[in-house]
Amino acid sequence: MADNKDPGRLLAARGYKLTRQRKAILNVLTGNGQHLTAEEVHQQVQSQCPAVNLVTVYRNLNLMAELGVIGRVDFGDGRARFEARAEHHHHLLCLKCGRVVELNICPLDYVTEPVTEHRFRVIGHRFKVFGYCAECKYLMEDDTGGI
Amino acid sequence: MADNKDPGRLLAARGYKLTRQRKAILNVLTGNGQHLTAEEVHQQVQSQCPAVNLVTVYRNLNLMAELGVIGRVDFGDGRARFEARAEHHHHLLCLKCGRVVELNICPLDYVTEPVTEHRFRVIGHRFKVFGYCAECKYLMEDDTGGI
DNA sequence: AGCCTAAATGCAAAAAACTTGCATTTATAA
DNA sequence: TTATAAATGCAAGTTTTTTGCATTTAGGCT
Repeated sequence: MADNKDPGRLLAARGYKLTRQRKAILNVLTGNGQHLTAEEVHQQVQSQCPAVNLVTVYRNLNLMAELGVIGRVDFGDGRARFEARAEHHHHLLCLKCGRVVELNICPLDYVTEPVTEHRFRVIGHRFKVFGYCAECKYLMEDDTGGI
Repeated sequence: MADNKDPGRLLAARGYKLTRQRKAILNVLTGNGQHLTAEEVHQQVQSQCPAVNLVTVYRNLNLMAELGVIGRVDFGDGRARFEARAEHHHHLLCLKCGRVVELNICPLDYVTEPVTEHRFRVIGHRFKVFGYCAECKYLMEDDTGGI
């Protein structure tokens, strides 16, 4: 469970203290949820580590995201979400049930030419697709869908 | 200058009033800037229409974006940006000088298979690339760049 | 095992971006 | 010109995230 790539180890290896709070936050992210807001992490952390402050949750999520120990995602709803998986990947979101699917393909690979044409040095990119998952689209079959 | 696709006409055609404030906001977006925050629109509007309230700017930007008369963009910095161009497109951003280039290709076209494999009904998507533009990357030649 | 110190936490308060309620003003159409 | 629904302005409220500062604590050292 605590292999060499365990986020906790990664933190410790960089000289950060492995506090009760940090362990609990990492447990929540790796164990349970997939893409949680700071608020959600805070709530879920409470059950295993009673009185952790929301500010501490924010500070640690930010720290770990900067260190690349966890991933930060923006679903465009005005709050940041965090996930255990830190490697580069993209998301497919269901607008109805909130389901999130991780995409393993990367669109940048297919559009490098049009991008390099502008002589940019590419540092990063974001891609997300939203729609209705198999189940939700079934339940909404008569709906035309818009956009 | 005021053709049939003029945003003002589009508003009027839908029964919205063409107020002094709305005209000024549209002028700012179509004329001057490319991708402005509400705050920036507000500032620029002041020069041609003295005391427009920031709230009015927000309300109108939201309205027009919903009507599809202007476009709303999210560059991931925690504030919405607005642009005159409403048709679907993507962006290339310079992390140093803030330059924005409009991309005319759409990556979704190249990754439909991996996406439909998950049996989603796709409604929309977002793609943005960030890096350093030709000028900025030249100025930073000795910098390795990170990420 | 106990101590030391920098690092981490908690609390309260602030910042930033955006929204809402309500009274007043105004664009449009009769 | 007037009536009226829509739009605006103002003040106050939300929501999410950050900051300052006093207190606590993890982890190294003895």
